[in-house]
Amino acid sequence: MPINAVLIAGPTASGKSGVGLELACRLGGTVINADSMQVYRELRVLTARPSESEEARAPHRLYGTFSAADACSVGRWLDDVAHALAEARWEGRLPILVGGTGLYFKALTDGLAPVPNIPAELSSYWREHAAARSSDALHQELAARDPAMAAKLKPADLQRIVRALEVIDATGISLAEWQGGSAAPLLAPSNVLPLVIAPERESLYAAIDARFDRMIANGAIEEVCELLDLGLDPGLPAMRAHGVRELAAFLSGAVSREDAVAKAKTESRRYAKRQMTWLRRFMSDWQWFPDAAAAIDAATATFATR
RNA sequence: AGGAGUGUAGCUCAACUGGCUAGAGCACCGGUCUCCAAAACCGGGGGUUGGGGGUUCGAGUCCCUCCACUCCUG
Repeated sequence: MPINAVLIAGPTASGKSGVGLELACRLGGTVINADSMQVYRELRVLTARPSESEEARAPHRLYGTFSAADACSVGRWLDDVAHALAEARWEGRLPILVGGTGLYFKALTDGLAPVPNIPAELSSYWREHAAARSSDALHQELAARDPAMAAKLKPADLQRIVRALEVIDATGISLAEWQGGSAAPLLAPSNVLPLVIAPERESLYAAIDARFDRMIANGAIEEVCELLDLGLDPGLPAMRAHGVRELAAFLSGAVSREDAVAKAKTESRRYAKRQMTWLRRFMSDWQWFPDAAAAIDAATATFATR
């Protein structure tokens, strides 16, 4: 079975993008984004999206394809990825998926349970309904309508409780039942070269801190300024990218620049830690590398022997 | 140099007139994860209460001493 895609995962600031670009150049590939935040057009600096000059070196797909006013999701991304994969194959290019969003990779290789789309009105109804209630009250409400899901979810897990409520309301069938259904994955595990870049913790944290300073130097504050000018709902995914909230607080004068920067770095470090937990849990059978160079060498060697 | 004050977890702070095993938030560490996932949620470790001595049944708390830092006066 020939390898028909390369997957590159790893925590933030581990050097994934560089690996993806280098392999795309060497192997004639198309870099495809698998990061939930790099899909937003308005956030290039803060999400460490490849620069224009980097994008010029090899085809890049699914970067900056969503407006910050729009909410992407695993499902929407998966639809887009299907097209990007098909296009790359049609062009005879090797798809190289790069990203830090574990759930996106999981959906890609395991498939996503075929839950029907929830009508927007219903979805927003439940979100507003939830906003006025305690999560305990909502959990009880869920227990009455969908005991199976209520049993699976912690009473404090508002986000998932709302999701379960909208699904049972819209379809009459428990989300637990929907999730029991199987969906064919876009990529079969046996046909991909799955790489994880996982630097040792201390150097990763140092890289995160240094990179955020670079983001500030490269216009992150101005980027947030422009984003804020759009007057978007602060609950939108793009508004929750690391650094947006913190830099917005600085811009409004609520906190000092140093405090804002420190807080943003902390958020990124905490995120990297959660990513590592995910990688250990779901990607333990991938090929692990301590740094970008090792991953590039190994991947290049893999293709050279074929 | 003199006077005053402050020293409790990595940080910011709690702990009634001395009295349960010195707490909390944040950080840190681990985990969960099926359409907001850079999200949401769960759990955990960590303190010789600046050092030493004393009083007391019992000291973070009172006394003595040393150290560090801050402020005031010179």
